[in-house]
Amino acid sequence: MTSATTRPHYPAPMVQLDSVGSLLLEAASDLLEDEGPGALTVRRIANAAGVSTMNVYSRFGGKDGVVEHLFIEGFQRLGQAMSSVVPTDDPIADLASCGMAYRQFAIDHPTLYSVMFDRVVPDYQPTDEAKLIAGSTLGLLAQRLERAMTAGALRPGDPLHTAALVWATCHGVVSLEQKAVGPMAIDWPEVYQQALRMIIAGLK
Amino acid sequence: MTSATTRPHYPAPMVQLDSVGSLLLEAASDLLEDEGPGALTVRRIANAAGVSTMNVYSRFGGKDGVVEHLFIEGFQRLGQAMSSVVPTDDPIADLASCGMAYRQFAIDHPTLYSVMFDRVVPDYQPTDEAKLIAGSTLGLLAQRLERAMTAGALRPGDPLHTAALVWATCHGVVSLEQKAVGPMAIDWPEVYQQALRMIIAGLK
DNA sequence: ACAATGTCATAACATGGTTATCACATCGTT
DNA sequence: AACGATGTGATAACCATGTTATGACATTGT
Repeated sequence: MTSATTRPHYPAPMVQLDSVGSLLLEAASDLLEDEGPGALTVRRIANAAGVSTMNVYSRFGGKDGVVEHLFIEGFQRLGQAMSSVVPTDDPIADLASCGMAYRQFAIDHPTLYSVMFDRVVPDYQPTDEAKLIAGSTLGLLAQRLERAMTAGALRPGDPLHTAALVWATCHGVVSLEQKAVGPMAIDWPEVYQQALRMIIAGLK
Repeated sequence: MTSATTRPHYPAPMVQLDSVGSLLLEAASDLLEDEGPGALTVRRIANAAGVSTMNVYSRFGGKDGVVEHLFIEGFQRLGQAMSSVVPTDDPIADLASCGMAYRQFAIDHPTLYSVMFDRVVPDYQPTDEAKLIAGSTLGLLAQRLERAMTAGALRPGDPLHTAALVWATCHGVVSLEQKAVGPMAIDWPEVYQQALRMIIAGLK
């Protein structure tokens, strides 16, 4: 700490990640996936990584730094999942596939999704930079929509605005499904597909 | 504790609520609204109510009992907000008004909405009964939709299924708006109205 | 080779949920 | 009326967790 007069917060972009840092993140990710957000304690993360507690602070500035990494990583993985849908000659079908990939991600990684979209870690608030990265995922969707618009498959409009609309629809169904409000037997997969169909139809 | 061999959990329906209980709930509600979920600590709630900490345990079985009350109360108030939309001769317009009431509730009570739909209190999981009450709110919406269907304003279909669709759409936009992912200027009110329009159009 | 510096593990500290202890009031019984 | 049982509730202790301080150790530059 030679030049820092102000307290050094956790490095949001994390320029480099040494082996201990990777171990910690992996341990945190495993804990989150296996036992839920409640298991995300500094001591357990450090123990699982086989290092001392202090490493969490020296490398990530505290628990929130680790959570922020998981948050960002989650959005990056979500973006990859949606990007992995290869474009065909049918932009509408591509959009639907994208929506299905979104849902699949949420189902495959429910606790990670919870970190991303629920405020499941107390007092953690994503940094502006983290929000920016999260927003870039929306940008990916917007690009896809813009292509569909220029191709004439969708009615022209603001791509970002439209992307927000599609995203919100997908998130809404997935979120309610995960919360499982009410013991009623609702066929959420069917609701999801129907919502997706309606939104896409409305955008044509 | 004369007849209870098992540990008495917090009484989920809370048959009667004495003055101390009301004071605690009101204090908790105020704390939640004023300072967010992080301020919801047993000591602070008790202090704000002017009673000792133990009252939280004797009356609600612990912090989760208080949270559960807020959770249930939130859904009841949400149900009231949507029920307060008086039916006109235009079921479609009524449905839209209902949707606007939903959003207004989320905007007016963001932290309460967060307790209801985000997992903002660690380790709190709504009881089955609480989920049932939450689900009954969905039932209210379903009734309204059923009326619109029988009136011929909407295409016939399973009301509950349709209600889930509408609810998910509204929740999705509101949720993303509250999370404020990305610093981009998205006109969320416009997104909300558009989503509502599309869903309703798709149900006609 | 030695001192300065940085790193890291241990331990202390603060706060929060929860439980135990104990004083007091209340009520039934004699 | 007096006494004991019961139950209520406030204080304090307990455990876990995030965070910070302390001190030992390794590393590095001279």
